[in-house]
Amino acid sequence: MALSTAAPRAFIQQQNLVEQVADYLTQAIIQQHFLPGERLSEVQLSRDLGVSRAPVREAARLLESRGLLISKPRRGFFVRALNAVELEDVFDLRLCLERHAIQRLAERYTPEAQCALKQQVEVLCEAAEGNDGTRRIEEDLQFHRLMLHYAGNERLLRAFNDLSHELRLCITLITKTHEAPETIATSHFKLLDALDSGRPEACREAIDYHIGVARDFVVKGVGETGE
Amino acid sequence: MALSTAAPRAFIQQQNLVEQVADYLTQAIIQQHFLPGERLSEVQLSRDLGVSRAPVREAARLLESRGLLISKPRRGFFVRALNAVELEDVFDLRLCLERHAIQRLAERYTPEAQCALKQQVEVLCEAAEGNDGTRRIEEDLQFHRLMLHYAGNERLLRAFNDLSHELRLCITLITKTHEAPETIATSHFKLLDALDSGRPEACREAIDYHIGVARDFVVKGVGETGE
DNA sequence: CTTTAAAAAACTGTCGACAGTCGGCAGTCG
DNA sequence: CGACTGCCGACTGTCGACAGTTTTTTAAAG
Repeated sequence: MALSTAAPRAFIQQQNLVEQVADYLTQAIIQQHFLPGERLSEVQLSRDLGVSRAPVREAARLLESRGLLISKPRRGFFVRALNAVELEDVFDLRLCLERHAIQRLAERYTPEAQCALKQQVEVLCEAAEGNDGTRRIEEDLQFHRLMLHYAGNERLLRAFNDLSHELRLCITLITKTHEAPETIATSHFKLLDALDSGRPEACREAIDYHIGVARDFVVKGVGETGE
Repeated sequence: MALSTAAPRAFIQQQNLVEQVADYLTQAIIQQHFLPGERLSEVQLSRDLGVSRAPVREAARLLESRGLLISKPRRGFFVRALNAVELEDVFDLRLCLERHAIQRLAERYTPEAQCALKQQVEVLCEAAEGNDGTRRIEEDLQFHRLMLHYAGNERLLRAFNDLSHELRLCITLITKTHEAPETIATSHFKLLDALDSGRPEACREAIDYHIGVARDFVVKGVGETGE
């Protein structure tokens, strides 16, 4: 239920303007149409999107709460620019959440969860072969959302979803480089193996390794492309 | 830095209406002036507060992102009502965050942090003697915020702050009962002792115990007062 | 007296407009 | 030639209003 962040609309174009604007802004930001630190003009956005400023303002507040924008009073909204230490903090929090989640999941690992996760890794691997970087990221995030979901704490999942917007922000910094498909595959299969083993230490090791790899990848990428 | 919620303005009473309304709503909710599940009318609120609906709407979106309100499209905003499992989830996430934080803190436990925490426990104990329930809660939260702060991950602190609004919501459910001052004192001193010992396992045990007590207290309180 | 349906009231979503404020630019003074 | 001051444009914060929808009230039928 709470899993479908990638909304199943498309058909019914009857969604709040606020959410539509929020989606547009989110996409525009993670696709670098707006650069980090750039200022967003309310009037120009409302002109471009053909809506009034009220929905734009409310959407901006939404993105602010998600950490994609920051507001300076009387100045407007700016695209969030993550520095090195904030980036470390994001991955440290991710580690915190996922360590907890995988422990909880190990305690209640059902065949259903096992099946769903395995299936999602397949999907992810398939996506990793392709060229669509956005889809690869989304399928990756979806795997982790599934993990959090089956851990049985919806609030934990929400915390991860909040964080995931910032994770996307991190990843946009390094769109140039590509993680090798086999790296992604093995990294996720290790998680499944650890869960299958049923040993909490193994799960912890696997998730530590997994997130460590992702963090190093981003940190390295940022170092190369130069902030 | 991120600790000073009470910003250095004070002179110029120039604060966004949005924030003023948000503060008002927050207070009104945790003081049970609006009951859980109750619907908030935008027009009535704007009438009562003497402002237009725009700031009210933006403030409501803010509180929604903090988990104090939920919005139903075309229906409006409702005060969040936590059920038993959501309540469990909140405390489980709190455990997740604080376990991680106290580990990080143990790795970098400076005399400055030690001093600040000790001082805050003193303040908390003093507050626990008094009758002001709200202040006791705020001083308690402030202690934990300090812990998270000195853990050195501002993003982790933000996650806790997000959660803290829901914690207040939990606690409002049980305003009737009071935790004994000595219980609060010993519970926090155990945390300090564990940190002083420098042993990670001791820290983990202490935080598990601490949050377990708080959770049981709330769960028990909710069970008694019904809902 | 209960149930259904239609009309009215109230409310949300959205819009355009006005006022106060901020940043930049030109003109002026030292 | 450089620093200060006042003006100008652009923008944010806030407001009142309109349209469509939901809820409530009212009325009629069974």
